[in-house]
Amino acid sequence: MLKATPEIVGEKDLPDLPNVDKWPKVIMRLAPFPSGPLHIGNARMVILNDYYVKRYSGELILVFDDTIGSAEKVVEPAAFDLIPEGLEYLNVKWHRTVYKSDRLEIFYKYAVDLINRNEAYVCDCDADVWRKEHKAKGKACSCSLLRTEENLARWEKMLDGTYPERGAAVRLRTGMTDPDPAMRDHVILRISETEHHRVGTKYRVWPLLEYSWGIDDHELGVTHIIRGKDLVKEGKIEQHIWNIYNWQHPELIYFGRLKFQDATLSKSKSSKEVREGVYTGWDDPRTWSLQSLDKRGIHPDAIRKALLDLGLSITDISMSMKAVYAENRKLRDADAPRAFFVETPVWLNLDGVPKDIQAAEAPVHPDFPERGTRIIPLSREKADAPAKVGIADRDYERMSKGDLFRLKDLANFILKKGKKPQANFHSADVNEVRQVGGSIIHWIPKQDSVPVELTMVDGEVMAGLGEPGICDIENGTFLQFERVGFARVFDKGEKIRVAFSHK
RNA sequence: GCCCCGGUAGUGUAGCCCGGCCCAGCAUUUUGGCCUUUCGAGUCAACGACCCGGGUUCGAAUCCCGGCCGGGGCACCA
Repeated sequence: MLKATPEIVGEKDLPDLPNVDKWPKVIMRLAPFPSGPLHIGNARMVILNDYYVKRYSGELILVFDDTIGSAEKVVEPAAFDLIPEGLEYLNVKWHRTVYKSDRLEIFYKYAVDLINRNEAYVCDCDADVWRKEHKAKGKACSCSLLRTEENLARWEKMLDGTYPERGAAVRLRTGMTDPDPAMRDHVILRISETEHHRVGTKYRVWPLLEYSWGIDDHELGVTHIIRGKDLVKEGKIEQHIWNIYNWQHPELIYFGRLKFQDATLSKSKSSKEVREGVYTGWDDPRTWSLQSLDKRGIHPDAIRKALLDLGLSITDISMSMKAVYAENRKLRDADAPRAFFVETPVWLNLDGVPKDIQAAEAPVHPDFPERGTRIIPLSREKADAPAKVGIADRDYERMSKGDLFRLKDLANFILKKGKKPQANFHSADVNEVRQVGGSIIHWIPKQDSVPVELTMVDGEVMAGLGEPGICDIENGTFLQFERVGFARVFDKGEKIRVAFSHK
């Protein structure tokens, strides 16, 4: 795994956190729903929270928001390992880990208290009826008139199984006359008999997100909450709860939705494709998971920088992965050794190559000659046979018969487009090609080149050949295939397998 | 139907709260030059924006009103 260097990401012009002085210490939390690994879209929430915690030397709590969910929102057990793995990759430091599913007793305790305070009631109305007849019209249902003892009795029936699923739910009295229908006596606890991956069937009453956080943000001592604006209604309900108990309000900060023009983020789709084996795993580039970005050699600081550059605005954002790639190039280009890779080679017989040109000597990195050179041998099948090299079919088709071109770091040739692709030696000096503006293209020798599989961002695997020297490259190396793009080696078996990163 | 929020160049962002230093800064993208034995890096340059209409004011991207456009919420999901 790549190591992040926090020093690189300097103080960005992000605003100060509000009311920091009103709290003894900044405490923030990360609350992913464990439905899969974190992806680039989730990374914004993570990085923003981590950034501020570090800026104020605060504390960060990782809270797995693993309540029972719904048919559509299902917990993926692997996420409990994949999420921390992603956080480590991003160099996020968290100080403790909490599972919502360990805290049901707390939510029950407050539920009883809220009922006793007449701030909540148990409603047994049909959900659809309630929505149409009560929520939409702003008219309270008869359950809301129940006496406390009655509500407590109903609450017990929720716990003991008398009520079936959807048979009853606890509603918070946020007010039926609120002009915003979304705010009218929202359900805060409901029954679910779905088996939970951690606590099994121990509980049948589960809290909803807004309620569990209304309690837990206080119980965990959270001071600042930075989250997506899809949760503003939930924030209002939390505030309602904080007011009931007269708790100091944590500061709520919302940011807008983030979309990528060039990446489709769908955890449920990824989940399905991974399960069915369509994707190679949770590090398949199409998942856009942090694991997949790591595999492609994206430096965590490139993600950090690009995401922090978005600021903290509540406006929706449509950005491009190009921003991440640009940062990555800055961070990693200097360390990326160069190599030749040709995808679907057109084999060229080289005619008239002088005896003294037996190999090309190319720099490992053009900006750092001190790093030495790569030798690319021009070996032949037989001593008197012509040398044979492969060039990209794109290059071959782009050039015309008679064109002067250069096989990079080797020599200049004139292209012959006969029955068999051929090129005749012209000269050795690069200036000959420069003067006429000829192409300088990459190539691989027929002999000794190494099979390479390059996995593209869309999952397509391109089979090709790499220059002989790459068999010595270490697994994990982030390199640049000249004129193709940056990529990272992730497997060295019979073939060298490489994940494409970006141009 | 009801409620909330937002709208600065292709993209993102700074400025907006506390009007003048903004004929709007920065990054990225794109284009062109230079450089370079890569379509990478470097370097120089260019293109490119305050949603619209009123109002307040000596002066508005910044304040007020209206409109338009966009996003979100109204789940016994998170």
